[in-house]
Amino acid sequence: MTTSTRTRVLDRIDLAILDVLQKNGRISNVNLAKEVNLSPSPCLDRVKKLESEGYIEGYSARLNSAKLGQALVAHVEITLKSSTEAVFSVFREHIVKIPQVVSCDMVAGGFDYLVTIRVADMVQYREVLGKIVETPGVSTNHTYMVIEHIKIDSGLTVL
Amino acid sequence: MTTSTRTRVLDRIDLAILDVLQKNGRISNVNLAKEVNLSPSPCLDRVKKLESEGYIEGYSARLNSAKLGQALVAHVEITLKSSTEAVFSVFREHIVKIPQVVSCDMVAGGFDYLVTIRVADMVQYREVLGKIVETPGVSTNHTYMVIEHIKIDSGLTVL
DNA sequence: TGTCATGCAGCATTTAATTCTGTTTATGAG
DNA sequence: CTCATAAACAGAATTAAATGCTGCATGACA
Repeated sequence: MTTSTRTRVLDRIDLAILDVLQKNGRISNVNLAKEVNLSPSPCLDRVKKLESEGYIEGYSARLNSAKLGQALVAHVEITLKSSTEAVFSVFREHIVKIPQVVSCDMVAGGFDYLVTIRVADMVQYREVLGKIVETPGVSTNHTYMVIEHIKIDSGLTVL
Repeated sequence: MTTSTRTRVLDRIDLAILDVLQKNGRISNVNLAKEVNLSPSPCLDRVKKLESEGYIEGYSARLNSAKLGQALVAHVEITLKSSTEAVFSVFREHIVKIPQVVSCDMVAGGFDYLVTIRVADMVQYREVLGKIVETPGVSTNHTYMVIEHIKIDSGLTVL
């Protein structure tokens, strides 16, 4: 059993807590308690439990990437030279060390990995792409530059 | 000038605050102040300012999607029947209403949109894909199922 | 029906957030 | 070079929240 296994049934109040905290991670416990119709102490107990059980992995400030000079996003499809675990392993180790890599998924289909990167400009894009393609085992790559973000919503539909 | 325009130069302390809050969005102001070597009051002033100026867009709890029964992620490439603004507009309006759509980017290259969806299982995948391909103007689609998440890190490299 | 476990509210204590005041520091004008 | 001004800071005081504790209510189960 891994940590990702659902270990108990969350009730309506737990789900409401998750929903509120997902939308407003910095709400005070007093106000969170009001939102879910509970007094502060059992509310805090539940939050602590959801944290310790791994339903809540942490809290983050959402930063405005454009204002911070990281406006360029690109999706890069990567194909490796062979589909052996050794090659995958090397690729994984290299890719996670590149800070501009936002996400990297192994996929089933016409290529092996879909890598999303966020950079300041084309100069930096070239640098990062260079790092990626120089990774041992990489065969081919194809970039799709993002022209417009229609939706970014990492929130889960919890209710 | 849009809200995404950088309107002032952030100093080292501001960037440090953003970096800390991105990693730990629920840290107390007292501890945040210690992290960035400031006393609580000017630290709080800076955080409020970063929020009101839009550098910080909000705070979120990071939820464990697997434990919450949303373990299946797929990337779907969408091509529209024509590249007119009218068709794009209809597509955008439909896609943002589907809660399982995590992100949707218009891209430059071989197709028009890259849509990422998160669902509980294959049954739900079919439902969501159905909604997407029934959107007026959609011509072709191709799905890449995610086999393994190597990295998910929406964090910006701020320092 | 009695006992136990669970979850809750309310209160008390500790800790943090917030506001206010005075001081330092950087900046620019005379 | 000196004074005026504004910005940013530290520290104290006040307000609010987090946290821990106690007892009550509810439901499960023997």
